[in-house]
Amino acid sequence: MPERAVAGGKENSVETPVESTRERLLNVAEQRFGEGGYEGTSLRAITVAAAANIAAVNYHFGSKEALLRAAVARAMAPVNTERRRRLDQLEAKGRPTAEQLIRAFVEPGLELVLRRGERGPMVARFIGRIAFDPSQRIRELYAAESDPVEARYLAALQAALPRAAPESVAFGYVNMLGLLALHQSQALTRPPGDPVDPADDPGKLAENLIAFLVAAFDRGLRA
Amino acid sequence: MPERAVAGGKENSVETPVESTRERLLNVAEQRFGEGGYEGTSLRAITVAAAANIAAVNYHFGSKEALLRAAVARAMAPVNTERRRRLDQLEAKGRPTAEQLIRAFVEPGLELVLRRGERGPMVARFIGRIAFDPSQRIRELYAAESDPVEARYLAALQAALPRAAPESVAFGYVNMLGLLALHQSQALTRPPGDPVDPADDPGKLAENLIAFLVAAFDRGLRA
DNA sequence: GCATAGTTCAAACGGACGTTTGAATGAGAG
DNA sequence: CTCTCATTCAAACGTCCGTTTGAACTATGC
Repeated sequence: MPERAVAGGKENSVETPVESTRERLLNVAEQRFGEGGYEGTSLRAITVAAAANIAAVNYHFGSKEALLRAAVARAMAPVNTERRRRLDQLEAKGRPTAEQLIRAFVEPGLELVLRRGERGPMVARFIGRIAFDPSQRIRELYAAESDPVEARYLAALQAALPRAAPESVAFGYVNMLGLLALHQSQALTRPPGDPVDPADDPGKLAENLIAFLVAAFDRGLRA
Repeated sequence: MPERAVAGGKENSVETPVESTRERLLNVAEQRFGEGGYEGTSLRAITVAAAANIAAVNYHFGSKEALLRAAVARAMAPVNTERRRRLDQLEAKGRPTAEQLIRAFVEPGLELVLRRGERGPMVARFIGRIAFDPSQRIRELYAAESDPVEARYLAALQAALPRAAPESVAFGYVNMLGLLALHQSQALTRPPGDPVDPADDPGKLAENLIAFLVAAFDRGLRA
């Protein structure tokens, strides 16, 4: 066995933290699915990059789709946790404003995932890509991971915007979801150098997107 | 040969207007690529549905990707034409407002394509899907079809919003592009019955989206 | 009539796909 | 040491993929 974490040992090697085959598969799946989509990425490409045997996928997860499901769940967990935490905090202090809610929803998706470490952008692109995969089957797989907390935000937004019709708030909400996913997937950043790159700085991107959405929610929804 | 238009004849059969193999392939490709994406749709599925031989694709187009390219060009042509026409008309009467520009850009994408006949929604979904395909190669294929007229709109928008920084206008512009594509692809309409369906009526959808975007452009862009 | 060019056809090409198998390998428990 | 069980491995499974081939068919011009 080439590289394997010691089960009982209290230390990992200092230089390269040893990852299990399962973890390596999830990491590479995150990257490759984010780059090429689900259909466009083969298990062989994943297992080669992860230095794992093809059969390891079916041993650890059961199938290609189950691998994707596990990767989505792992990637979404911290985002959902942070969104829940922020919403709890806001609601503990009374009825939140639309801007507070938008910020609490968008920032965990962009910041918490665009910032930290090397893998951040990969995770963001992965989530954004899966959320709007061509296959409805895959999209539902993502929706199942994020629906509960999303429902809470939708209800809070409707309470924060009593002058707008509920359908209008829902319309704004799916627009927020979609724009966030598109920026996460980096599909909006035009291929070459190009005239302008709106997302050169993740922090700026978050502020620009929030300002854009706040204006649209506050004044762009029908009664 | 089962069904084939008579070349010299002056009339087609009254009941079923006969389509050429080439046209049938383009029609079915539009539908299937729009449903399953490029990678998720096989040439065999297309040729079976089009009642054509597999080799017909390579005879008429050369390859799967060339078939997609031809379908994109055909689908985008009327949209681009209409956008150009509207922009010419607006600019002939002086400097257009942001709302006029947004309307002239969004409506041809939604209305002209969502309304007419049975095939409208299929074409819309096809365009929306290809515009944000997981593969950058496919996305560039779409961009090549719509870039020229898009560049004119971007310039006009920047002139209409002198208080906003050019990068901010470009940011709003890609957001408009992305939201339009997402609504066209119907990826934002949640799968089942669901709490609310924001896009029940195409006409309403256009007005809602335009109002949303106008508010965001007018008040949501940084200086 | 015949020749010609444009299309369609069944069949096969090599390769890549997701999945499965059964043996080999490893560490920990008795 | 021996047994056990989790994990890894090379190899093969059958299926589907995009593409190519070469013959058959069709309409038109001579």
